[in-house]
Amino acid sequence: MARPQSALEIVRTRSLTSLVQQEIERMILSGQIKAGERLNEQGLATKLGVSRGPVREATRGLERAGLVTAVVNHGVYVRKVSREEAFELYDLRSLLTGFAARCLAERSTPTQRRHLAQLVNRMDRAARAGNSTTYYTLNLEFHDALMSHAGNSRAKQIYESLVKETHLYRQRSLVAPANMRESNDEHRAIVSSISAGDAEAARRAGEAHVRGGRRRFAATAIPVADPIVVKQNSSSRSSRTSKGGTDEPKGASEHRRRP
Amino acid sequence: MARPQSALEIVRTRSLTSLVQQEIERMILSGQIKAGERLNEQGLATKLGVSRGPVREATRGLERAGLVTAVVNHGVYVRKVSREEAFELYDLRSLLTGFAARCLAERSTPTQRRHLAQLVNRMDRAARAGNSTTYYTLNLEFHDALMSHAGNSRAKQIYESLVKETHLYRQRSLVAPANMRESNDEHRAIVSSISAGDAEAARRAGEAHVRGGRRRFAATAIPVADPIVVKQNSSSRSSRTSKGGTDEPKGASEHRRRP
DNA sequence: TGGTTGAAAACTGTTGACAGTTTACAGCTG
DNA sequence: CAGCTGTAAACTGTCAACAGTTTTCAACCA
Repeated sequence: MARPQSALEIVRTRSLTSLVQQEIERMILSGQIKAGERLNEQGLATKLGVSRGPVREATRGLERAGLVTAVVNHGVYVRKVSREEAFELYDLRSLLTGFAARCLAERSTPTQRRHLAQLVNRMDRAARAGNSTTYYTLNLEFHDALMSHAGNSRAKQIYESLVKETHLYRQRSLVAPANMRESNDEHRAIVSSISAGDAEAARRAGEAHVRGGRRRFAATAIPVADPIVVKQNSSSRSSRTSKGGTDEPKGASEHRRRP
Repeated sequence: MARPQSALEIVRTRSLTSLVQQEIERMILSGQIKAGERLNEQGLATKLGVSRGPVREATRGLERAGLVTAVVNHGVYVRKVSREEAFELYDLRSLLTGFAARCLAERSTPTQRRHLAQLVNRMDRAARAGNSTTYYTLNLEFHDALMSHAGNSRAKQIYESLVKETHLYRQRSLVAPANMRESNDEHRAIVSSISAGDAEAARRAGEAHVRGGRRRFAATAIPVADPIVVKQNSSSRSSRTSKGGTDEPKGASEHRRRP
Protein backbone atom coordinates (compact mmCIF):
# COMPACT_ATOMS: atom_id res chain seq x y z
CA MET A 1 0.00 0.00 0.00
CA ALA A 2 2.10 2.84 -1.30
CA ARG A 3 1.36 5.91 0.78
CA PRO A 4 1.48 9.19 -1.15
CA GLN A 5 4.81 10.89 -0.61
CA SER A 6 4.17 13.63 1.90
CA ALA A 7 5.42 17.17 1.79
CA LEU A 8 7.79 16.38 4.63
CA GLU A 9 10.35 13.88 3.52
CA ILE A 10 10.23 11.12 6.03
CA VAL A 11 13.40 10.71 8.02
CA ARG A 12 13.31 8.07 10.64
CA THR A 13 15.52 9.67 13.21
CA ARG A 14 12.77 11.97 14.41
CA SER A 15 9.13 11.35 14.86
CA LEU A 16 6.56 12.92 12.60
CA THR A 17 5.30 14.92 15.53
CA SER A 18 8.58 16.72 16.05
CA LEU A 19 8.82 17.52 12.35
CA VAL A 20 5.27 18.83 12.35
CA GLN A 21 6.02 20.87 15.44
CA GLN A 22 9.06 22.35 13.78
CA GLU A 23 7.08 23.14 10.65
CA ILE A 24 4.19 24.81 12.46
CA GLU A 25 6.67 26.78 14.53
CA ARG A 26 8.31 27.96 11.33
CA MET A 27 4.96 28.94 9.88
CA ILE A 28 4.13 30.98 12.95
CA LEU A 29 7.49 32.69 13.27
CA SER A 30 7.68 33.48 9.57
CA GLY A 31 4.32 35.17 9.81
CA GLN A 32 2.72 32.64 7.50
CA ILE A 33 0.17 32.16 10.25
CA LYS A 34 -0.56 35.47 11.90
CA ALA A 35 -0.97 36.13 15.60
CA GLY A 36 -4.47 35.53 16.89
CA GLU A 37 -5.29 33.18 14.06
CA ARG A 38 -6.70 29.75 14.71
CA LEU A 39 -4.87 26.61 13.64
CA ASN A 40 -7.10 24.29 11.67
CA GLU A 41 -6.06 20.78 12.63
CA GLN A 42 -7.51 19.04 9.61
CA GLY A 43 -6.20 21.70 7.27
CA LEU A 44 -2.69 21.52 8.67
CA ALA A 45 -2.80 17.74 8.63
CA THR A 46 -3.72 17.49 4.96
CA LYS A 47 -1.32 20.28 4.08
CA LEU A 48 1.55 18.43 5.73
CA GLY A 49 0.38 15.06 4.49
CA VAL A 50 -0.14 13.53 7.92
CA SER A 51 -3.00 12.63 10.17
CA ARG A 52 -4.47 14.83 12.86
CA GLY A 53 -2.74 12.94 15.65
CA PRO A 54 0.76 14.27 15.11
CA VAL A 55 -0.66 17.75 14.55
CA ARG A 56 -2.46 17.67 17.87
CA GLU A 57 0.65 16.40 19.66
CA ALA A 58 2.69 19.13 18.06
CA THR A 59 0.30 21.84 19.15
CA ARG A 60 0.49 20.61 22.73
CA GLY A 61 4.21 21.13 22.64
CA LEU A 62 3.80 24.57 21.15
CA GLU A 63 1.28 25.42 23.82
CA ARG A 64 3.78 24.58 26.52
CA ALA A 65 6.33 26.64 24.66
CA GLY A 66 3.99 29.60 24.86
CA LEU A 67 3.52 30.06 21.13
CA VAL A 68 -0.12 29.09 21.04
CA THR A 69 -3.01 28.98 23.48
CA ALA A 70 -5.56 26.19 23.39
CA VAL A 71 -9.23 26.71 24.16
CA VAL A 72 -11.40 23.70 24.75
CA ASN A 73 -13.73 22.87 21.88
CA HIS A 74 -12.57 25.93 19.99
CA GLY A 75 -9.07 25.08 18.91
CA VAL A 76 -5.60 26.50 19.33
CA TYR A 77 -4.81 30.10 18.55
CA VAL A 78 -1.47 31.66 17.78
CA ARG A 79 -0.68 33.66 20.86
CA LYS A 80 -1.02 37.40 20.71
CA VAL A 81 1.78 39.11 22.56
CA SER A 82 0.74 42.46 23.93
CA ARG A 83 3.01 45.47 24.10
CA GLU A 84 3.40 44.99 27.84
CA GLU A 85 4.28 41.32 27.41
CA ALA A 86 6.82 42.24 24.77
CA PHE A 87 8.45 44.55 27.29
CA GLU A 88 8.47 41.78 29.86
CA LEU A 89 10.18 39.52 27.35
CA TYR A 90 12.81 42.16 26.69
CA ASP A 91 13.42 42.54 30.41
CA LEU A 92 14.06 38.83 30.73
CA ARG A 93 16.31 38.70 27.71
CA SER A 94 18.21 41.61 29.17
CA LEU A 95 18.61 39.71 32.41
CA LEU A 96 19.83 36.55 30.71
CA THR A 97 22.25 38.40 28.46
CA GLY A 98 23.74 40.12 31.48
CA PHE A 99 23.99 36.76 33.18
CA ALA A 100 25.78 35.20 30.24
CA ALA A 101 28.20 38.09 30.00
CA ARG A 102 28.99 37.81 33.69
CA CYS A 103 29.57 34.07 33.39
CA LEU A 104 31.91 34.61 30.47
CA ALA A 105 33.84 37.32 32.29
CA GLU A 106 34.37 34.91 35.15
CA ARG A 107 35.25 31.91 33.05
CA SER A 108 35.80 31.74 29.33
CA THR A 109 38.38 30.33 26.95
CA PRO A 110 40.52 32.42 24.62
CA THR A 111 38.84 30.74 21.68
CA GLN A 112 35.43 31.85 22.88
CA ARG A 113 36.57 35.42 23.42
CA ARG A 114 38.17 35.46 19.99
CA HIS A 115 34.97 34.16 18.46
CA LEU A 116 32.92 36.93 20.02
CA ALA A 117 35.42 39.61 19.06
CA GLN A 118 35.46 38.34 15.50
CA LEU A 119 31.69 38.55 15.28
CA VAL A 120 31.77 42.12 16.53
CA ASN A 121 34.29 43.03 13.86
CA ARG A 122 32.21 41.44 11.16
CA MET A 123 29.13 43.30 12.41
CA ASP A 124 31.16 46.48 12.31
CA ARG A 125 31.90 45.95 8.64
CA ALA A 126 28.23 45.15 7.94
CA ALA A 127 27.13 48.28 9.76
CA ARG A 128 29.56 50.46 7.82
CA ALA A 129 28.33 48.92 4.57
CA GLY A 130 24.75 49.52 5.66
CA ASN A 131 24.02 45.85 5.11
CA SER A 132 21.23 45.29 7.62
CA THR A 133 20.38 41.73 6.61
CA THR A 134 23.95 40.60 7.23
CA TYR A 135 23.99 42.56 10.46
CA TYR A 136 20.75 40.94 11.52
CA THR A 137 22.15 37.45 10.96
CA LEU A 138 25.45 38.20 12.66
CA ASN A 139 23.63 39.78 15.57
CA LEU A 140 21.64 36.61 16.07
CA GLU A 141 24.84 34.61 15.87
CA PHE A 142 26.52 36.84 18.41
CA HIS A 143 23.76 36.46 20.96
CA ASP A 144 23.62 32.75 20.30
CA ALA A 145 27.35 32.46 20.88
CA LEU A 146 27.09 34.52 24.03
CA MET A 147 24.51 32.18 25.50
CA SER A 148 26.19 29.02 24.23
CA HIS A 149 29.61 29.87 25.61
CA ALA A 150 28.16 30.88 28.97
CA GLY A 151 27.80 27.19 29.72
CA ASN A 152 24.28 27.14 31.11
CA SER A 153 22.24 25.08 28.70
CA ARG A 154 18.92 25.87 30.31
CA ALA A 155 19.66 29.59 30.12
CA LYS A 156 20.35 29.28 26.44
CA GLN A 157 17.16 27.34 25.89
CA ILE A 158 15.08 29.89 27.76
CA TYR A 159 16.70 32.72 25.86
CA GLU A 160 15.82 31.14 22.53
CA SER A 161 12.28 30.62 23.68
CA LEU A 162 12.03 34.27 24.66
CA VAL A 163 13.34 35.40 21.29
CA LYS A 164 10.71 33.30 19.54
CA GLU A 165 7.98 34.78 21.67
CA THR A 166 9.21 38.26 20.95
CA HIS A 167 8.76 37.58 17.26
CA LEU A 168 5.06 37.00 17.94
CA TYR A 169 4.59 40.65 18.75
CA ARG A 170 5.71 41.85 15.40
CA GLN A 171 7.65 40.64 12.44
CA ARG A 172 11.36 41.21 12.55
CA SER A 173 12.21 44.84 12.13
CA LEU A 174 15.41 45.30 10.25
CA VAL A 175 17.68 47.63 12.06
CA ALA A 176 18.32 51.13 10.86
CA PRO A 177 21.98 52.06 10.12
CA ALA A 178 22.27 54.41 13.08
CA ASN A 179 20.87 51.73 15.35
CA MET A 180 23.36 49.22 13.98
CA ARG A 181 26.31 51.30 15.03
CA GLU A 182 24.82 52.03 18.43
CA SER A 183 23.99 48.39 18.92
CA ASN A 184 27.42 47.20 17.92
CA ASP A 185 29.10 49.68 20.22
CA GLU A 186 27.24 47.95 23.00
CA HIS A 187 28.40 44.57 21.71
CA ARG A 188 31.96 45.78 21.83
CA ALA A 189 31.49 46.98 25.39
CA ILE A 190 30.29 43.54 26.40
CA VAL A 191 33.22 41.78 24.77
CA SER A 192 35.82 44.09 26.22
CA SER A 193 34.38 43.73 29.70
CA ILE A 194 34.49 39.99 29.29
CA SER A 195 38.07 40.09 28.08
CA ALA A 196 38.98 42.31 31.00
CA GLY A 197 37.48 39.74 33.34
CA ASP A 198 35.27 42.37 34.93
CA ALA A 199 32.16 40.37 35.77
CA GLU A 200 30.13 43.24 37.11
CA ALA A 201 30.86 45.48 34.13
CA ALA A 202 30.09 42.64 31.75
CA ARG A 203 26.77 42.02 33.42
CA ARG A 204 25.85 45.68 33.26
CA ALA A 205 26.93 45.92 29.62
CA GLY A 206 24.93 42.83 28.70
CA GLU A 207 21.81 44.07 30.44
CA ALA A 208 22.19 47.54 29.02
CA HIS A 209 22.53 46.22 25.49
CA VAL A 210 19.19 44.42 25.45
CA ARG A 211 17.61 47.33 27.31
CA GLY A 212 18.91 49.46 24.46
CA GLY A 213 17.26 47.03 22.06
CA ARG A 214 14.08 47.39 24.02
CA ARG A 215 14.30 51.16 23.79
CA ARG A 216 14.92 51.04 20.07
CA PHE A 217 12.05 48.58 19.79
CA ALA A 218 9.71 50.78 21.81
CA ALA A 219 10.52 53.79 19.67
CA THR A 220 9.55 52.13 16.41
CA ALA A 221 7.17 49.28 17.07
CA ILE A 222 3.47 49.94 16.77
CA PRO A 223 0.89 47.40 17.82
CA VAL A 224 -0.65 45.89 14.71
CA ALA A 225 -4.07 45.11 16.08
CA ASP A 226 -6.20 47.14 18.42
CA PRO A 227 -5.74 45.51 21.80
CA ILE A 228 -9.12 46.75 23.04
CA VAL A 229 -11.65 43.98 23.51
CA VAL A 230 -15.23 44.32 24.60
CA LYS A 231 -16.19 42.39 27.66
CA GLN A 232 -18.35 39.48 26.73
CA ASN A 233 -21.66 39.03 28.53
CA SER A 234 -22.81 35.48 29.06
CA SER A 235 -26.25 35.67 27.48
CA SER A 236 -27.19 32.73 25.32
CA ARG A 237 -25.82 32.75 21.79
CA SER A 238 -24.00 35.91 22.50
CA SER A 239 -21.01 34.78 20.49
CA ARG A 240 -23.00 34.37 17.37
CA THR A 241 -22.33 37.78 16.04
CA SER A 242 -18.54 37.63 16.22
CA LYS A 243 -18.04 38.31 12.59
CA GLY A 244 -15.39 40.76 11.51
CA GLY A 245 -11.79 40.99 12.55
CA THR A 246 -9.36 38.29 13.57
CA ASP A 247 -10.96 35.54 15.52
CA GLU A 248 -9.99 35.52 19.12
CA PRO A 249 -9.75 32.79 21.73
CA LYS A 250 -12.95 33.20 23.68
CA GLY A 251 -12.95 33.18 27.44
CA ALA A 252 -11.43 29.83 28.24
CA SER A 253 -12.73 29.33 31.73
CA GLU A 254 -16.16 30.64 30.81
CA HIS A 255 -18.91 28.09 31.09
CA ARG A 256 -21.87 29.01 28.99
CA ARG A 257 -25.16 27.31 29.58
CA ARG A 258 -28.62 27.87 28.28
CA PRO A 259 -31.40 29.27 30.49
CA MET B 1 -31.66 20.28 21.86
CA ALA B 2 -32.01 20.55 25.57
CA ARG B 3 -29.41 18.40 27.21
CA PRO B 4 -30.33 17.36 30.73
CA GLN B 5 -29.05 20.12 33.01
CA SER B 6 -27.47 17.69 35.37
CA ALA B 7 -25.52 19.35 38.11
CA LEU B 8 -23.39 16.25 38.30
CA GLU B 9 -22.21 16.76 34.76
CA ILE B 10 -18.49 16.70 34.35
CA VAL B 11 -17.15 20.20 34.08
CA ARG B 12 -15.55 20.54 30.72
CA THR B 13 -13.45 23.60 31.23
CA ARG B 14 -10.27 21.66 30.58
CA SER B 15 -9.49 18.95 28.13
CA LEU B 16 -8.59 15.46 29.18
CA THR B 17 -5.09 16.05 27.90
CA SER B 18 -4.42 18.87 30.32
CA LEU B 19 -5.74 16.82 33.20
CA VAL B 20 -3.58 13.89 32.20
CA GLN B 21 -0.59 16.19 31.86
CA GLN B 22 -1.21 17.55 35.33
CA GLU B 23 -1.53 14.06 36.74
CA ILE B 24 1.62 12.72 35.13
CA GLU B 25 3.48 15.81 36.27
CA ARG B 26 2.27 15.17 39.80
CA MET B 27 3.39 11.56 39.60
CA ILE B 28 6.84 12.60 38.47
CA LEU B 29 7.32 15.38 40.99
CA SER B 30 6.02 13.29 43.87
CA GLY B 31 8.55 10.63 43.02
CA GLN B 32 5.86 8.10 42.15
CA ILE B 33 7.67 7.75 38.84
CA LYS B 34 11.39 7.93 39.41
CA ALA B 35 13.93 9.77 37.30
CA GLY B 36 15.20 7.76 34.36
CA GLU B 37 12.15 5.56 34.32
CA ARG B 38 10.16 5.03 31.16
CA LEU B 39 6.52 6.05 30.88
CA ASN B 40 4.37 3.23 29.59
CA GLU B 41 1.70 4.85 27.43
CA GLN B 42 -0.76 1.99 27.55
CA GLY B 43 -0.23 1.50 31.24
CA LEU B 44 -0.77 5.15 32.05
CA ALA B 45 -3.79 5.28 29.78
CA THR B 46 -5.57 2.38 31.45
CA LYS B 47 -4.55 3.60 34.88
CA LEU B 48 -6.06 7.02 34.21
CA GLY B 49 -9.04 5.56 32.39
CA VAL B 50 -8.38 7.24 29.07
CA SER B 51 -7.06 6.32 25.67
CA ARG B 52 -3.46 6.60 24.57
CA GLY B 53 -4.08 9.76 22.58
CA PRO B 54 -4.40 12.19 25.48
CA VAL B 55 -1.45 10.50 27.19
CA ARG B 56 0.73 11.03 24.16
CA GLU B 57 -0.35 14.64 23.84
CA ALA B 58 0.38 15.19 27.50
CA THR B 59 3.86 13.75 27.22
CA ARG B 60 4.64 16.12 24.35
CA GLY B 61 3.83 19.01 26.62
CA LEU B 62 5.96 17.57 29.39
CA GLU B 63 8.80 17.08 26.93
CA ARG B 64 8.71 20.75 26.02
CA ALA B 65 8.61 21.57 29.70
CA GLY B 66 11.82 19.63 30.14
CA LEU B 67 10.45 17.03 32.52
CA VAL B 68 10.78 14.09 30.14
CA THR B 69 12.82 13.24 27.08
CA ALA B 70 11.33 11.31 24.19
CA VAL B 71 13.29 8.78 22.16
CA VAL B 72 11.85 7.56 18.89
CA ASN B 73 10.46 4.03 19.02
CA HIS B 74 11.60 3.67 22.61
CA GLY B 75 9.29 5.91 24.55
CA VAL B 76 9.54 8.85 26.90
CA TYR B 77 11.80 8.79 29.92
CA VAL B 78 11.62 10.92 33.02
CA ARG B 79 14.52 13.27 32.70
CA LYS B 80 17.55 12.69 34.86
CA VAL B 81 18.97 15.93 36.15
CA SER B 82 22.68 15.72 36.78
CA ARG B 83 24.47 17.48 39.58
CA GLU B 84 25.84 20.04 37.14
CA GLU B 85 22.42 20.70 35.70
CA ALA B 86 21.00 21.14 39.16
CA PHE B 87 23.62 23.79 39.78
CA GLU B 88 22.68 25.49 36.56
CA LEU B 89 19.07 25.51 37.65
CA TYR B 90 20.03 27.08 40.94
CA ASP B 91 22.01 29.77 39.14
CA LEU B 92 18.99 30.68 37.07
CA ARG B 93 16.65 30.69 40.03
CA SER B 94 19.13 32.92 41.77
CA LEU B 95 19.11 35.27 38.83
CA LEU B 96 15.32 35.43 38.64
CA THR B 97 14.92 35.93 42.35
CA GLY B 98 17.34 38.83 42.23
CA PHE B 99 15.43 40.23 39.29
CA ALA B 100 12.12 40.01 41.12
CA ALA B 101 13.57 41.65 44.20
CA ARG B 102 14.94 44.49 42.09
CA CYS B 103 11.58 44.98 40.37
CA LEU B 104 9.81 45.10 43.71
CA ALA B 105 12.30 47.57 45.13
CA GLU B 106 11.63 49.82 42.18
CA ARG B 107 7.86 49.45 42.16
CA SER B 108 5.71 47.68 44.70
CA THR B 109 2.56 48.43 46.66
CA PRO B 110 2.42 48.66 50.45
CA THR B 111 0.12 45.66 50.46
CA GLN B 112 2.68 43.58 48.65
CA ARG B 113 5.46 44.62 50.98
CA ARG B 114 3.26 43.89 53.97
CA HIS B 115 2.47 40.46 52.56
CA LEU B 116 6.13 39.60 52.18
CA ALA B 117 7.01 40.92 55.63
CA GLN B 118 4.20 38.91 57.14
CA LEU B 119 5.46 35.73 55.52
CA VAL B 120 8.93 36.35 56.87
CA ASN B 121 7.52 36.77 60.35
CA ARG B 122 5.57 33.57 60.10
CA MET B 123 8.66 31.75 58.85
CA ASP B 124 10.52 33.16 61.81
CA ARG B 125 8.03 31.60 64.18
CA ALA B 126 8.18 28.30 62.30
CA ALA B 127 11.97 28.32 62.46
CA ARG B 128 11.99 29.02 66.21
CA ALA B 129 9.52 26.19 66.73
CA GLY B 130 11.67 23.93 64.60
CA ASN B 131 8.68 23.18 62.38
CA SER B 132 10.36 22.45 59.10
CA THR B 133 7.24 21.36 57.20
CA THR B 134 5.53 24.65 57.92
CA TYR B 135 8.70 26.48 57.06
CA TYR B 136 8.95 24.60 53.80
CA THR B 137 5.42 25.57 52.80
CA LEU B 138 5.84 29.19 53.83
CA ASN B 139 9.14 29.37 51.99
CA LEU B 140 7.46 28.21 48.80
CA GLU B 141 4.73 30.79 49.35
CA PHE B 142 7.28 33.51 49.93
CA HIS B 143 9.12 32.83 46.70
CA ASP B 144 5.85 32.51 44.86
CA ALA B 145 4.71 35.88 46.21
CA LEU B 146 8.04 37.42 45.29
CA MET B 147 7.71 36.33 41.68
CA SER B 148 3.99 37.11 41.47
CA HIS B 149 4.29 40.62 42.83
CA ALA B 150 7.25 41.41 40.58
CA GLY B 151 4.77 41.74 37.74
CA ASN B 152 6.55 39.75 35.06
CA SER B 153 4.32 36.79 34.33
CA ARG B 154 6.83 35.04 32.11
CA ALA B 155 9.49 35.30 34.80
CA LYS B 156 7.16 33.69 37.29
CA GLN B 157 6.33 30.92 34.86
CA ILE B 158 9.99 30.22 34.16
CA TYR B 159 10.79 30.24 37.84
CA GLU B 160 8.11 27.64 38.56
CA SER B 161 9.40 25.52 35.73
CA LEU B 162 12.90 25.68 37.15
CA VAL B 163 11.70 24.67 40.60
CA LYS B 164 9.96 21.65 39.12
CA GLU B 165 13.09 20.63 37.28
CA THR B 166 15.14 21.00 40.43
CA HIS B 167 12.85 18.50 42.09
CA LEU B 168 13.90 15.96 39.46
CA TYR B 169 17.37 15.85 40.90
CA ARG B 170 16.31 14.67 44.29
CA GLN B 171 13.24 14.61 46.44
CA ARG B 172 12.68 17.63 48.61
CA SER B 173 15.11 17.82 51.43
CA LEU B 174 13.55 19.29 54.51
CA VAL B 175 15.62 22.07 55.89
CA ALA B 176 17.65 21.72 59.04
CA PRO B 177 16.84 24.16 61.89
CA ALA B 178 20.10 26.05 61.55
CA ASN B 179 19.52 26.39 57.82
CA MET B 180 16.02 27.71 58.44
CA ARG B 181 17.29 30.61 60.52
CA GLU B 182 20.04 31.38 58.04
CA SER B 183 17.61 31.19 55.16
CA ASN B 184 15.08 33.42 56.80
CA ASP B 185 17.69 36.00 57.67
CA GLU B 186 18.28 36.24 53.96
CA HIS B 187 14.55 36.57 53.36
CA ARG B 188 14.46 39.45 55.79
CA ALA B 189 17.36 41.12 54.01
CA ILE B 190 15.46 40.93 50.74
CA VAL B 191 12.31 42.40 52.19
CA SER B 192 14.06 45.22 53.96
CA SER B 193 15.98 46.16 50.83
CA ILE B 194 12.72 46.20 48.92
CA SER B 195 11.06 48.35 51.54
CA ALA B 196 14.03 50.70 51.48
CA GLY B 197 13.60 50.99 47.74
CA ASP B 198 17.23 50.02 47.17
CA ALA B 199 17.04 48.13 43.89
CA GLU B 200 20.68 47.13 43.74
CA ALA B 201 20.74 45.84 47.31
CA ALA B 202 17.50 43.97 46.75
CA ARG B 203 18.90 42.31 43.66
CA ARG B 204 22.05 41.27 45.46
CA ALA B 205 20.07 40.00 48.43
CA GLY B 206 17.75 37.99 46.18
CA GLU B 207 20.61 36.46 44.26
CA ALA B 208 22.58 35.73 47.40
CA HIS B 209 19.64 33.99 48.99
CA VAL B 210 19.22 31.36 46.29
CA ARG B 211 22.99 31.04 46.03
CA GLY B 212 22.83 30.28 49.75
CA GLY B 213 20.22 27.68 48.99
CA ARG B 214 22.48 26.25 46.37
CA ARG B 215 25.34 26.11 48.87
CA ARG B 216 23.17 24.39 51.47
CA PHE B 217 21.98 22.06 48.73
CA ALA B 218 25.49 21.26 47.58
CA ALA B 219 26.57 20.49 51.12
CA THR B 220 23.89 17.91 51.74
CA ALA B 221 22.66 16.49 48.47
CA ILE B 222 24.21 13.32 47.21
CA PRO B 223 23.51 12.02 43.73
CA VAL B 224 21.28 8.99 43.98
CA ALA B 225 22.50 7.21 40.91
CA ASP B 226 26.00 6.88 39.61
CA PRO B 227 26.28 9.45 36.84
CA ILE B 228 29.00 7.50 35.08
CA VAL B 229 27.84 5.88 31.86
CA VAL B 230 29.82 3.68 29.56
CA LYS B 231 30.05 4.78 26.02
CA GLN B 232 27.95 2.52 23.86
CA ASN B 233 29.45 0.98 20.79
CA SER B 234 27.14 0.52 17.86
CA SER B 235 27.69 -3.16 17.14
CA SER B 236 24.54 -5.09 16.39
CA ARG B 237 22.50 -6.26 19.35
CA SER B 238 24.90 -4.60 21.69
CA SER B 239 22.06 -3.34 23.82
CA ARG B 240 20.73 -6.80 24.47
CA THR B 241 22.56 -7.27 27.68
CA SER B 242 21.41 -4.06 29.32
CA LYS B 243 19.78 -5.81 32.22
CA GLY B 244 20.33 -4.40 35.65
CA GLY B 245 19.78 -0.87 36.83
CA THR B 246 17.31 1.72 35.69
CA ASP B 247 16.63 1.72 32.01
CA GLU B 248 18.10 4.63 30.18
CA PRO B 249 17.14 6.47 27.02
CA LYS B 250 19.39 4.96 24.43
CA GLY B 251 21.19 7.03 21.88
CA ALA B 252 18.40 8.89 20.16
CA SER B 253 19.96 9.59 16.81
CA GLU B 254 21.49 6.14 16.61
CA HIS B 255 20.08 3.95 13.91
CA ARG B 256 20.65 0.29 14.52
CA ARG B 257 19.98 -2.24 11.82
CA ARG B 258 20.66 -5.88 11.37
CA PRO B 259 23.34 -7.17 9.06
C1' DT C 1 -37.20 44.28 8.15
C1' DG C 2 -34.75 42.77 12.19
C1' DG C 3 -34.19 39.33 15.15
C1' DT C 4 -34.88 34.41 16.24
C1' DT C 5 -34.75 29.52 15.41
C1' DG C 6 -33.55 25.10 13.90
C1' DA C 7 -30.93 22.00 11.07
C1' DA C 8 -26.70 21.16 8.50
C1' DA C 9 -21.80 21.70 8.08
C1' DA C 10 -17.36 22.12 10.18
C1' DC C 11 -14.43 21.30 13.69
C1' DT C 12 -12.48 19.44 17.96
C1' DG C 13 -12.07 15.52 21.53
C1' DT C 14 -11.42 10.87 22.02
C1' DT C 15 -11.10 6.21 20.90
C1' DG C 16 -9.82 1.77 18.80
C1' DA C 17 -7.17 -0.44 15.37
C1' DC C 18 -3.28 -1.45 12.38
C1' DA C 19 1.67 -1.33 10.99
C1' DG C 20 6.44 -1.21 12.15
C1' DT C 21 9.98 -1.53 15.61
C1' DT C 22 12.05 -3.01 19.83
C1' DT C 23 12.56 -6.21 23.60
C1' DA C 24 12.20 -10.76 25.83
C1' DC C 25 12.83 -15.51 25.77
C1' DA C 26 13.40 -20.07 24.48
C1' DG C 27 15.97 -22.98 21.43
C1' DC C 28 20.00 -24.07 18.85
C1' DT C 29 24.97 -24.56 17.86
C1' DG C 30 29.83 -24.69 18.87
C1' DC D 1 27.85 -24.12 29.19
C1' DA D 2 28.45 -19.70 26.72
C1' DG D 3 27.04 -17.25 22.98
C1' DC D 4 24.19 -16.62 19.10
C1' DT D 5 19.63 -16.70 16.62
C1' DG D 6 14.86 -16.77 15.45
C1' DT D 7 10.19 -16.19 16.97
C1' DA D 8 6.65 -14.11 19.86
C1' DA D 9 5.12 -10.56 22.88
C1' DA D 10 5.10 -5.73 24.01
C1' DC D 11 5.32 -1.26 22.80
C1' DT D 12 5.40 2.95 20.03
C1' DG D 13 3.92 5.61 15.71
C1' DT D 14 0.25 6.70 12.90
C1' DC D 15 -4.22 6.70 11.09
C1' DA D 16 -9.28 6.51 10.33
C1' DA D 17 -13.61 6.82 12.44
C1' DC D 18 -17.09 8.09 15.86
C1' DA D 19 -19.14 11.35 19.28
C1' DG D 20 -20.00 15.83 20.94
C1' DT D 21 -19.69 20.79 20.39
C1' DT D 22 -19.51 25.06 17.88
C1' DT D 23 -20.39 27.76 13.87
C1' DT D 24 -22.86 28.79 9.68
C1' DC D 25 -26.87 29.82 7.15
C1' DA D 26 -31.30 29.88 5.35
C1' DA D 27 -36.12 29.86 6.72
C1' DC D 28 -39.44 31.81 9.78
C1' DC D 29 -42.14 35.04 12.66
C1' DA D 30 -43.12 39.39 15.23
